[in-house]
Amino acid sequence: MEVTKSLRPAFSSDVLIRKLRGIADISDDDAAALGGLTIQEKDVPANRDILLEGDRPTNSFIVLDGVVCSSKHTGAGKRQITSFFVAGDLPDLHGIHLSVMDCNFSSMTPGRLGVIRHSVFRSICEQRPRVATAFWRSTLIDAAIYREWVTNVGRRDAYARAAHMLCELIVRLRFAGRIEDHVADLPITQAALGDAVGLSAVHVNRTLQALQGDGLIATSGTKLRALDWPGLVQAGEFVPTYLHQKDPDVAF
Amino acid sequence: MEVTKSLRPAFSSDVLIRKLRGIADISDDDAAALGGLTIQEKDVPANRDILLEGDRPTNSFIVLDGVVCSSKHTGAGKRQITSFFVAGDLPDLHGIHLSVMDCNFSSMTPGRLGVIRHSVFRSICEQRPRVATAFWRSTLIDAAIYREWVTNVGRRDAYARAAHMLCELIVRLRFAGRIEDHVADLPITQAALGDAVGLSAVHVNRTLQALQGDGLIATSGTKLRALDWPGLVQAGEFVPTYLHQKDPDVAF
DNA sequence: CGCTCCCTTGAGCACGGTCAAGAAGGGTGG
DNA sequence: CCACCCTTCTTGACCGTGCTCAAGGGAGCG
Repeated sequence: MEVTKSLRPAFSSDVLIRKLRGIADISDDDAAALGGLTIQEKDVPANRDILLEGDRPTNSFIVLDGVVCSSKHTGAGKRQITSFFVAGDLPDLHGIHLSVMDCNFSSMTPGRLGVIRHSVFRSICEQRPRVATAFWRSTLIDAAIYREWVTNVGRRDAYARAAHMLCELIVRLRFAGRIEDHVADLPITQAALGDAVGLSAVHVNRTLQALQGDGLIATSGTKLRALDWPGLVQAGEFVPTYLHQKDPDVAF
Repeated sequence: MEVTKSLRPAFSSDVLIRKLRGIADISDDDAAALGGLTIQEKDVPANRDILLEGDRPTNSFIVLDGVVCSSKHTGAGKRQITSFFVAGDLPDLHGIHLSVMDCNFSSMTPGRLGVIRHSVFRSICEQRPRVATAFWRSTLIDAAIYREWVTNVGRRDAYARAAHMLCELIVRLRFAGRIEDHVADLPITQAALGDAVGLSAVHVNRTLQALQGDGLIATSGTKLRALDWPGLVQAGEFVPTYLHQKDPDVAF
């Protein structure tokens, strides 16, 4: 069953255009210009560092396939994942205007990236204000997601926290057109999930079992299925407004 | 001793210009244009809602005085503060491109706001690309702060978490030119501080006492003094890179 | 076949939450 | 000016969520 293959666009610029059309009004003219961008494709294995704190990159990248995360490390050697990025997302778009990276980017799963030079971004932003706005908006949505994560980590217990995270991942993968229904192929370790929700790997394991025990999710290998989507949404208090998608109904 | 008074700029546009000059290159010409903006001043008492989740504002505001926060509420009725904003900050600048508010804004202390219409922002952004970039950069810095907060709340213990938060507040107030040395006048309740760092009010109290006991801070009334700034920075693992100020030395 | 990484489970513990009650401060009205 | 009230701070006691440490099992890979 090569379902995912048929879902994948032929050109990397299509991934970008789909993303922007999900969050802003992009004319066919603008889309054509985006289609002409130079995007250098690059495969990455899982768990590979892409960019490190302190770097001063001259490129940004778009996720074409797989899952990428941004993370920070504390003095005690602990890791906090601050966001996930799926197909279409531009994890370090902020690098255009923030010269020094304040976090790390790494691949969580095997994936494909599209590398775009900052200068390319800057010139299309100058020429096409609508596109510039869409990019700005994209970074604002990232910020909205960070806000939600602060709330998730700060004020929800393990059960709700994990449920919320799964909801977000599933919905974002749906927006990206990478999954049908509520079944996601997420080859992410429980330790990584713990680093994202601020829990230990052991407790993530127990929490996922609790979610399974309540019939909300089912896992088999790396596949995650939301058996009871409304139940999962409720458990995680998940309200997708913060994702600011133009057509939020896609999420359900 | 009216120290704070003499630190305060005469015009609200000066607060904006100072802010932007702290994070971007703003020519005198651009500054002059910013000085001509229509900013309607508005006093707010402490603990007043400014904007609520779901609102669709047509204005943004700049903090001229006092401290403002953004917050979210969970289903369990708990509050998480997702960021603080001090003089010069533009808390809901994202409202320009994100029509629906995904969080609340409220004043933490008595303060003064400057209201600016979205249309005014949009037109200055069109006419002055440098200014547009500075505004974009401002929202990117907000996002960087959110990332740091996720890390703070997710992976640091109460002691380090509180220390980090105090460091950030002090440094940002210094950048804003609102305090000298490391003494801040912060009429913020311990409950509010707890909502920001994801702790209960009781535990914030005990943690602050621990910080005092270790000689890192001293409090008298609403005044907070960092007795041992290097010690506080170390306790909070505070690295101000994520604030992306042009002249980070001001922080020390 | 053996190594490594990840998942799983158990046991004990500690950090921080909750509940409750008293003290202190600040504002308001008589 | 004082009395009162309300909010905030403070402290104690208990408890529970989630962490740590440790060990075994399973799956993938060289």
